Amino acid sequence: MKMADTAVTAGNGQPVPRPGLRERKKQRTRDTLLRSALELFTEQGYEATTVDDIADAAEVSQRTFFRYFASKEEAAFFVSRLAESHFVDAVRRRPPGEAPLDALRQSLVESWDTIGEAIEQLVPLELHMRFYRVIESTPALLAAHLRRATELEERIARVIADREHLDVDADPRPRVVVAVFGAVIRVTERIWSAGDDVSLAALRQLNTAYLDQVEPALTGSWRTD
Amino acid sequence: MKMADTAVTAGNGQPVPRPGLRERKKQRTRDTLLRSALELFTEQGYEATTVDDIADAAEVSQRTFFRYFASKEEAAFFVSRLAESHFVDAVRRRPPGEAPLDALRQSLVESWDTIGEAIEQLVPLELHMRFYRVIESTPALLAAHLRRATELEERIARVIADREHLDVDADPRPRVVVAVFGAVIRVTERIWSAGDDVSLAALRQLNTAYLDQVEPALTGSWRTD
DNA sequence: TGTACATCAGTGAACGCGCGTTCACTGATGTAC
DNA sequence: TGTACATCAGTGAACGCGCGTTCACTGATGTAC
Repeated sequence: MKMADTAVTAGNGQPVPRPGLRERKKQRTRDTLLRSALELFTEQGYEATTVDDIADAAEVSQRTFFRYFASKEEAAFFVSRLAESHFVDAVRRRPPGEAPLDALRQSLVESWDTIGEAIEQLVPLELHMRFYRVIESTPALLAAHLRRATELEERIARVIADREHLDVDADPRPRVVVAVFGAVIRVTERIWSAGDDVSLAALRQLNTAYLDQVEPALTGSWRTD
Repeated sequence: MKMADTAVTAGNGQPVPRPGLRERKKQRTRDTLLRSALELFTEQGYEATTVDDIADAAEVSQRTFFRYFASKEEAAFFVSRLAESHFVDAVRRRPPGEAPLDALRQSLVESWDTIGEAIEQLVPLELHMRFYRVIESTPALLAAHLRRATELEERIARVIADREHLDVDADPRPRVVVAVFGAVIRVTERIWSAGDDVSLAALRQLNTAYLDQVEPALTGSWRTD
């Protein structure tokens, strides 16, 4: 009877929730808040944007902002959170035979393909990419981003340990591969955010190019050209 | 005439400053503030300690605290900053022939030897070690620590690039080795801080053990035992 | 189709808190003669 | 050795600011009959 539904909840591929007028209004309010936040952050900077600014832009009260996001930081990383769970899912789906480092690489390539669409459900992808650079250039956000990355690495290390039937606390290798992989990703994020090409393609290209350099960078002394 | 001097300024091996009654009083005030801060941070936690608490404990005004430290965070990382410059110096001193990854490893081993003493000039080493664990368990501090670590890595990548006569922006390898090295160090910091043995020796031991696992962790698929 | 009641998103205003800043001032240390 | 002045570490009190919280309330959506 009330099945007519356009804005299906994004989610990370879960059961697909219920509709309901009230529910959809909530979604809209949250999306508006999120977009307003990211727009203001990219336009005037994260620090220079107060929670009141965001609420004003979204035409709700500050009180309402805090109903949807526990903190200003949570709003800033809402989209990243979505992207992260896509990546974790991709790692889980890798065939067990694959070498761990390859599994991580493939998961990254794979998940980028689907993440874009998922993000678009929430905010324009282009806005997210621009905000991604704001993260890198804002000390408080960069710090939070790195801490979150560390937490993500711990989750992934456990996934890797599981697929290799290892105890993550007994064998150093799962945490080490994941840390190495993550470190290289972060180097490329930094370089990408400092460059001119804001596109997702540019980031992907840097990612793969730098991952290819892991082995040459670690082996012996470097040939001087 | 006024050369009789006990508390020679710590410094990172620079010219060795002047004495002076006023100057020494300043040193004492700063050291007292620093120790008070670290003691309170380890006892009641970083967030639960206000700048006023620290000033009270050091028996100066809050205003005075801010004359010595630009922020609460700066006080928290004052000792780390010292340790970092020791490490950078050690990297600079490595013989040019050495493979980059080995140079980093050796620098770490070497600098730990001298860092301890340098820290003792400022605060008890044991206090610093205990505080180091507080960093890992306090989200805001861990975040700041990781951001600082990233900045340090950039500095070191440049040192490595220099010794290999490479352009850090043209060749990915300097940043990649340093990022990999740093990532492994951070994994061990985390594990160390979660364990029972607070000693410097325990941290060093973890460091080397995990660095040994980089190659096995990255190569192919892992043998299932 | 209509009425009565329940739920709950959103309001608005006020507040607590701690960081970091500003101001005009005091008094000890240092210096010149 | 003493006097006059300069420097500058430290004071104390007040303030601005933004985050996040609390409170009693309103009105739209949802549901039961």
